[in-house]
Amino acid sequence: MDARTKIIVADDHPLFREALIHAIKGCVGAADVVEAATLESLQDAVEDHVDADLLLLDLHMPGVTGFSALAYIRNRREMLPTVIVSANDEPATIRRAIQHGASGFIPKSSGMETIEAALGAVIAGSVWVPDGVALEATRLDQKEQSNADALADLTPHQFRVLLMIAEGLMNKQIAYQLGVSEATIKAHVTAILKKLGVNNRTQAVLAVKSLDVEQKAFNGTADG
Amino acid sequence: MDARTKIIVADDHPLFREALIHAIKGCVGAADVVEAATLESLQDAVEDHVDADLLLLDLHMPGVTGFSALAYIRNRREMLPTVIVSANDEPATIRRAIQHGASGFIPKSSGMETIEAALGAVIAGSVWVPDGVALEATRLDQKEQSNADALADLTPHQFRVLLMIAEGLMNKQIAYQLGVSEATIKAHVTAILKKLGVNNRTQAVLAVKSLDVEQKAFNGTADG
DNA sequence: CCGCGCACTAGACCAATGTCTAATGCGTCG
DNA sequence: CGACGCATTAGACATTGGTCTAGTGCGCGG
Repeated sequence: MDARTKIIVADDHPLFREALIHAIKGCVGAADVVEAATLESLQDAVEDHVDADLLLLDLHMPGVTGFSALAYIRNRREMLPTVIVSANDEPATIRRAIQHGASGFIPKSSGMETIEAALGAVIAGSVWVPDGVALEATRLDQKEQSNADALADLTPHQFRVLLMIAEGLMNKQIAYQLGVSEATIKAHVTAILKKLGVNNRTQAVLAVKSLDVEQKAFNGTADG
Repeated sequence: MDARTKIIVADDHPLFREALIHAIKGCVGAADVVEAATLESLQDAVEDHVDADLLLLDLHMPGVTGFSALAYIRNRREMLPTVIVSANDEPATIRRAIQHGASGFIPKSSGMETIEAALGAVIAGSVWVPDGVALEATRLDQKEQSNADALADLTPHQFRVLLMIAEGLMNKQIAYQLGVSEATIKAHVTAILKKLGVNNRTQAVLAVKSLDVEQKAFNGTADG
């Protein structure tokens, strides 16, 4: 039974996915790797591979930013250890990730040995954060916490619809992209609003955004 | 003509306003101080006191979060030096503030001498940031920049309406709070959407949020 | 095997949102 | 002063959003 370690790698950047996979091999040897570059494929991967041992999750994928995906997946696979991978390396962000249930946090600036050490530690069952980050006994903001709980309770379709709403799409566009009727989307929207405890889509967007992380605007000096 | 230094202090926390005013006195001696605790009073203060020499602006006031207020005011009073005051003290946030045209940045954790030094430097015409923060030649994210430009172009009423939209209020509620008819709000909304280059209120909210700053969720250890 | 709950689908209907047209008032420039 | 631009106001109308009701398919416990 005891198959090889199975790891899901969710990151929209192919090169970085490859680097992560390389680190995985260096850490656990042979491993089953499932790659996901979009929210949809991530959802599929999580549903299809219930036996996965680890999830590496980028904080910034197209259509999913911040901790919403983490909250959602944590609720469906409580036992799936998840490591957040992000260009953002602020202690506050790292702490929030752990408080949202992540088992580890790897800044994208990390070297290969660091990444391997982190993966090893998390697979072994412990929580890993970069050196020098203290996991003080802070609590999440109350609204952020309750919004995370509510988001986690959404069904897969509802979650996708909500994220599309949070991109500013109209119901009609969402319906077209998902290949269903607009009436269906409206029904989903109503269910989402009820679960989030809000009255309209704007407030739903605010709930999603409360889980967002300030993105590193990182383009450095204006060319050479 | 040369009246006393006139300073506008915008912060919703009375105690902190008082501390800031104290620092002002210690720095420039007697000064005309105009206090603002809400967005509306801030707008009024800026319009009524065209001769103000300095604006101290909290990053987190009820109804206005992040750099939207800074962008808006910078566009109306290009020559009014503005110092951002915030609990957030991350270098990235400080850099963003300066790139949005702030003349200084004072973390709320600063000591009194630091605050006085900062105010003195800015009044003297230079830019002040906390020790150890390098103002590298970074550029703002393109969308953040263009959204800031668009926000700055709104009229006072339009700006207030937009921020109320960004709180999730319905047109009807906004109309009631501002004491005008709902039709008026709708007209404002249309003008806002046009200026922001978007199609609906949800996208307008996203534009505002692109100027937001991650708020420090700072409640520390769960009581003693 | 059957019934039950739930996710998903959808149409009809009502409420909120957004557009178009237009009137008023105010400051500026000629 | 008078013409013009612009912010503000508002009503009529079109579009989008959200609720209600209801049918279908699927998994789970009796």
